[in-house]
Amino acid sequence: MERKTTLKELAKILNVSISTVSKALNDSSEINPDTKARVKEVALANNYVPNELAQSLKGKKTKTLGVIIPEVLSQFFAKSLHGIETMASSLGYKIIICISNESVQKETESLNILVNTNVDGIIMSLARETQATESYDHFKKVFDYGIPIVLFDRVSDTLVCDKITVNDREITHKAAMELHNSGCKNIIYLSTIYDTSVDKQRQIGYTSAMKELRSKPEILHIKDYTYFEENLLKVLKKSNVDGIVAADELSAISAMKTALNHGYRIPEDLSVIGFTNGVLGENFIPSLTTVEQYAEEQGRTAVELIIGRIQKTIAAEPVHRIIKTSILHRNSTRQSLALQK
Amino acid sequence: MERKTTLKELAKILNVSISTVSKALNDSSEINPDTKARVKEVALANNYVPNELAQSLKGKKTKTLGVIIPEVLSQFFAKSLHGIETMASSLGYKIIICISNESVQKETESLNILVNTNVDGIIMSLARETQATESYDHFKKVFDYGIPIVLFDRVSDTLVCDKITVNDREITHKAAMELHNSGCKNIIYLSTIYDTSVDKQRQIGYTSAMKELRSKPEILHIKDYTYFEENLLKVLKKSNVDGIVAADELSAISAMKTALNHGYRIPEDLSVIGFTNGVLGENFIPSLTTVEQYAEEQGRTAVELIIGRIQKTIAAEPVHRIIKTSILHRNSTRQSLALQK
DNA sequence: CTGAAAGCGCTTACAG
DNA sequence: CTGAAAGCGCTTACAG
Repeated sequence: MERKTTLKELAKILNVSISTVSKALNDSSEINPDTKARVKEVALANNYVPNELAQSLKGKKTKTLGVIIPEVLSQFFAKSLHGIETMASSLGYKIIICISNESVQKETESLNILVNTNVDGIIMSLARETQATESYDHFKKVFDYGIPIVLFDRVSDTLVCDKITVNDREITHKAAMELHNSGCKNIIYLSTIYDTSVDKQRQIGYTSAMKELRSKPEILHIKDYTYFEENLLKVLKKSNVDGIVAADELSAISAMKTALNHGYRIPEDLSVIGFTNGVLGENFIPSLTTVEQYAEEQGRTAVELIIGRIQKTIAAEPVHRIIKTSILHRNSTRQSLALQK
Repeated sequence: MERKTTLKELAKILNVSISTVSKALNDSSEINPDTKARVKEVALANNYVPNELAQSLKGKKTKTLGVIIPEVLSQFFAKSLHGIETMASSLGYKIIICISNESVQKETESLNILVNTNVDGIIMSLARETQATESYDHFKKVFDYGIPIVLFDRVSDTLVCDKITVNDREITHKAAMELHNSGCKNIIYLSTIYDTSVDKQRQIGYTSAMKELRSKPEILHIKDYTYFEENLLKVLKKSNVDGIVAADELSAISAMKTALNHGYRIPEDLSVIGFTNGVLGENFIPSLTTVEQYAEEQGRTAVELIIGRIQKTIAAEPVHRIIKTSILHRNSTRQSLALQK
C-alpha cells in the first residue's frame, strides 16, 4: 500500500525547492540543464507521476472527454464508441462513458455528472426521448459553462454546436432507387428507431424517391418488437411488398426473418436494404445489403473535432461534418436490371 | 461562459466564513440550523456545485471506476459494460472506459492511465495476449498502490484479487452431454477465443464429457476467420461431425452458416450449442441454442464487489463469485431422446 | 538559475 | 456555534 511520490518528497531528496522540481520536470527553460537531469533521474527512480487532480485543479484541464450514447448493444453505437476510444486514447485523452438508455432523465443526470466532473468536452448522440419531446433545457448548463460539445448521428437544430451526421437523405433515396432498378414495384420504408432525427431524414430520402417514381410512399413504424411479425406481415400482404428499406440493422434482419418464416424468398420475392454494417447483417443468411455508415470513423472524427474545439485550433463557427456513406451490396438484394443484361 | 460558483463566493455573499459554508453544505452538526438553511438557500440560488477535483484532492476518493475490456464489439462485453454502467451510475460512480484490443501494451497503458487518474477501483477482463503470454508485470503498480481490482470472465490465478466467472466447466460438460443425449455421435469443441482462460475451462468441461462418454475429444481452434470455412469443413467431413459445442457466439453462428451453405441441415445433421445470449444467435435461422452467461449481471456484480472493496464493507480475503449459467434452448439443437419419447 | 509565496477549491482539526 | 489556519499536490508570477 505505497503512497505516490510527490514533488515535496522529490524536493527533499534533491535538496532543492518544490518550484525547481516542478519546473525541471516541465522542462522549463529557466532551469539549469544539469539540475534538470538530476531532478528527472530522481523522479524516475522514485516512480514519480504527477497527481492529475492537483494539476487539473490548477490548470483547469482534465484531459477527459465525456461520452453519452443512447445504448451500447447496437452495433452502430458499439462501433462508434470503439472509434472514440481508440482516437481519444491515442491523443492522450480519457473517456467517461454514460449510457442514456434513450431517456431524457438519464441524459440529464449524465450531463450533470460530466459537467461536475470537469470534462474538457462532450461527445454525444441524443436519446430518443430527447428528440421526441424536444427537451433541451438540460443542455443549458453545458452551454453556460462553455463546455464544447459535439453531436453525432442523432443531432438537433436547436443545439448550436459541432455535428457529425451522414448523408441520410441521399443514401436512402439511392437505396430505394436501387430496389426499384432491381425490379421492385412496391417498396416500403420500415423503422423501429421512430422519433429520431436519423429516422426522419431517412424517411424524407425514401419519400422523395417514391415521389420521383410516382409511387405511393408507405412508411411502417414498429415501436415494439413484440408485435413486429404481426405488424409487418399485415403490411407485406396488403401492399404486395417486394422491397424494404429498413432504417436500422435489427429491423432489417427481423424483417428478413419474418419473411423467410412465411415462405418469402429473399431476394427473389422480397429485397431488403438496411443500415449499419454489423455482424448481424454480415452473418445472416442471406447476408444483408446495407448502408455502411462508417461508425468508427464517425467516432474518430468526433474526437478530432472536440479536441480541435478544446484546443481552439478550429474556427469559431460550428462545424457540421457530413460523412458520405455507401451501399454495401450483399445477398438480400438483386442486381439492378441494367446490370443484369 | 460563466464560471462555477465557489465556496469563497458564497461566503462573501453570506458574510460568513468559508469553513461555515462548507460545513453547512455538508450538514455538519456543528452548524446552527438557521445558518444551514440560509447557506443552502443561497447555494441553490447560485447553482453551486462543489468542485470535485478539489474534493478529491483532499479526500482521496474520486467516485470513479476504471473499466478495461478486451473489445466492445462482441455482445458479451457490450452487455457487461451495460451492466457495469447501469449499476455504477445508480450508485453514484462514474466510469472511465478503456479497450485493450486484446493487447498487453494497450492494457498496460490503460492501467497506467487509470492509476494516474486516481480511480477508486478497477473492473477488468484480461486481454488475450496477457493470458497467452502470462504477462502480469504491468499489474504491479495497481497492487503496490492498493487499488482494488475485480476481474471478470477472463481471470488469472496469478492475480490475487476479487473475481467473477461462470461455471464454465460444468456448463460445457452439460452442453456436450445434451448433444449426446439428443443423438449426436461425433461432437467437437470449436473455439476462436483461443488462449483465454474461459476457453481453457470450457475445453476441460468438454473433454471430461467426452471421457465420460468414452469418445475421443476433438478440439478445433480457428485463429483467423479468413480460413474459418475451410478449416471447419475439413474437420466436419473427416470426423463425420454431428454436434458442435462452440465457445463463443460468433464461432457458433459462423459454423452454422458454413454448414448450411454446404447442405447440412440444422439440427438434423448437425446440432450446435454456443455461448452468450446475443442478438446474433437470437436472430439467426435457426436460432442458436446457447449458454446464457448473464453478462449484464456479471457487470452489475462486478460493480457491487468493487464498491464493497472500496468502502471496505466486505471481508479482507479475495472473493471469487461464480455465476451459475443455464442453457437456453432454441432451434439449433434437437430435444433430448429421453424427452422425445 | 533558484526559491518563497500565492493560489486552484475544497475539508477539517483546532481555537475561541 | 463560527472562523482562522493548515494542507491536499500542484503551477507560476515575482524576487533575488
